Amino acid sequence: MEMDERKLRILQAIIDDYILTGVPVGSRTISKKYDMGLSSATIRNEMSDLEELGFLDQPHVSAGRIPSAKAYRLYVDTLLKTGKIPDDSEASLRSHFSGRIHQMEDVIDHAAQVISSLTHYTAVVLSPKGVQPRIQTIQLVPVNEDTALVVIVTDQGMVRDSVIRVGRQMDSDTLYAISRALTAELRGSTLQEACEKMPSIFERINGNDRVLQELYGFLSEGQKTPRRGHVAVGGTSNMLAYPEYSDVDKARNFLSLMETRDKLADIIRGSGGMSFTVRIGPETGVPEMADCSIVTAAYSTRGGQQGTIGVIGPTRMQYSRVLSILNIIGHQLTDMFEGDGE
Amino acid sequence: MEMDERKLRILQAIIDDYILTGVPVGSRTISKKYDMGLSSATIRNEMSDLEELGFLDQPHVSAGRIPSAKAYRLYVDTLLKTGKIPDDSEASLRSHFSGRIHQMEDVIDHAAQVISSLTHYTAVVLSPKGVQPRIQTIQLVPVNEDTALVVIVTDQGMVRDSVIRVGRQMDSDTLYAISRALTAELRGSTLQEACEKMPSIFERINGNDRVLQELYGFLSEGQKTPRRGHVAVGGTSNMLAYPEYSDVDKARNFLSLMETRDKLADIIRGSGGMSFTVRIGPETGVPEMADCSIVTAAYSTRGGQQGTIGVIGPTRMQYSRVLSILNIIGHQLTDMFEGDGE
DNA sequence: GTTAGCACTCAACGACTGTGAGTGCTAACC
DNA sequence: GGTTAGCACTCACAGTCGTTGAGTGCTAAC
Repeated sequence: MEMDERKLRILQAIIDDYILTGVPVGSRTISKKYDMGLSSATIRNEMSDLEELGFLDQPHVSAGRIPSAKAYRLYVDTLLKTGKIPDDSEASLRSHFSGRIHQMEDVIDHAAQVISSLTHYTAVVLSPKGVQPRIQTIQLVPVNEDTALVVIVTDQGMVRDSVIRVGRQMDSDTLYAISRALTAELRGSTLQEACEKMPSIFERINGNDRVLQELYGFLSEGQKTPRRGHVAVGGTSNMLAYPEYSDVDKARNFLSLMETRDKLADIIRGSGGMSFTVRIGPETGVPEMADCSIVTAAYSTRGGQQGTIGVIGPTRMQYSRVLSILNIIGHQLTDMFEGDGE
Repeated sequence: MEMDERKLRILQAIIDDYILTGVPVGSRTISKKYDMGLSSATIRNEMSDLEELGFLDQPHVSAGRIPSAKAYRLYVDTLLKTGKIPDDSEASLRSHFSGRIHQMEDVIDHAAQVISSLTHYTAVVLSPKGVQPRIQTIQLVPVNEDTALVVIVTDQGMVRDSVIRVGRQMDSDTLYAISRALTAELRGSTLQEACEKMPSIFERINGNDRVLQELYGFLSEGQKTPRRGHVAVGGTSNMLAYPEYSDVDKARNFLSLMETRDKLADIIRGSGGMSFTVRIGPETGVPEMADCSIVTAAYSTRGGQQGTIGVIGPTRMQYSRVLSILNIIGHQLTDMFEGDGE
């Protein structure tokens, strides 16, 4: 049996209806609501074929059909292939990021909020990860008598900071002198390289050992645990609005997965560097998400590294809308981060 | 009718049992499980009295009794009055915070995780809020050609940072010179005062207007929106484990409340500066939390300001355990933040 | 190839019933 | 007078059973 134009149209109608309502759709519904000029009986025959082809499932014999993962896959693929990611409410979206230059983390948090509130699904935004950042400036800022703040600015505009002990009292000029020296020595190094260079620096600039040791500790720690970057999640409670999650146990599993940021980041990031990814149901590879879909898009920053924005929703997700929103937000983030300052 | 010793003991038993099981408790259960040397009939009479006194409710005539908010209140008050907050697993708790000096936000996030995983309820930790912080150091760190990072260290060890544009190119020495001048001028000022002083500084150190203007913008913004501090939440999904929240609608309301950090912070903070607060059911003042209880404890930092840690759970919360845990963690946080560097 | 008609299936819903946990009351007991 | 055994009563809960209606598959006619 072959897939023909008409079958495709019917399948499309079924998917649309199911996405909208979430209940199995019957032949009469299709013949009435989506005037195809065909009677329910004909639709029925076609639906029977589509089921045989693996595009439709039947929860039980006297219920309508629901689209299978394979059907969604087809649906999404045509959506992606034709590149016709609609520009829905683009205008209304443009304004979401404005105002002053923000810190990356704030922007990411905000983006998760915006996406989740626009889609009514759960949104996840990952900070960029990619090539090893290179040190540009190291600066020690006095905090109180015996502690200082280390601020490391990298070429990706990323900032790491931590408080260290400086042992005996040190005035800000001394700290600045050390900062200058360190910056001169370490500019252009990755964190790892910086760690390796430290011993030789120890020898040259002796005397301030305590500071350097603390700094060494900080560097090697930061290098060992390549902090997974920031993971912002928004709208987790949105998922509970869908009947798919009216089972409290399922909901709890889902939510506790959302709480373990590390795992979540892995799942979302799992999708290579492609600009768009859609994983449907089992394709997610996560048992807890057997009936979820994950849509991700990439954005990039000055340093050429990629971050990820993603939406998690039920398999019957409004793919076209979600793709459109991710597309726009992704571009906006890219504009922001590639543009200039931070 | 008066409350006597025996009634109290029975009430205690009922509360204990209900906290444990979550189902209405009957007279036979009490007479058997908690050997009081009384028959179920006697217990029944006493329970009837306790109901009349307002300590027990009966969901329906042929069900057991459940403790009223008034009962919990009594229970908690005696718990607090006798000061016998048990030191359960203190030893196992001591180790949760260790290692290097951390940034305050990390500690707070961590604390929320620890508390929620120990209690199996939802934990909320608020960063300290109190007297206006006073500026101690201002430092500008070069990021790239035309942007710089402003780092402001306050007397509370708190750090605010933001990226600003510096207009034309500036080398790090110039920036350091400006930093020094600014620090000299503004040390000891609150953010608000700093804003007010800016115009006069404008006049004195002319020429670098772009930097100062940006800085002014940053300061006045930071002062207008006294950023609510950090709010860490842990274990939101824990709540779904309790039958009280098997209703998905209720669960969704609860979760979306947990997501609006501002509101949440207000609710948790609502409880003045007392060292312990227990608000039961309606006492929370939040309709969505009619059948939740909120337990909070305070911790303090060097600057003398208070932060709050809190646990949100069902009214039948294991109060004594929760109080004990909050007590210990609160002390640990205080030790950490009062101790020394950040 | 399309459609009308019909028999059939089966989840969902509501009415009904039996069961058991739990109560309140009364009368006997110490 | 307080305590207890006994008993009638209540009522949520769970299971059973018929009804309903949406939806299907098949067949025969168009």
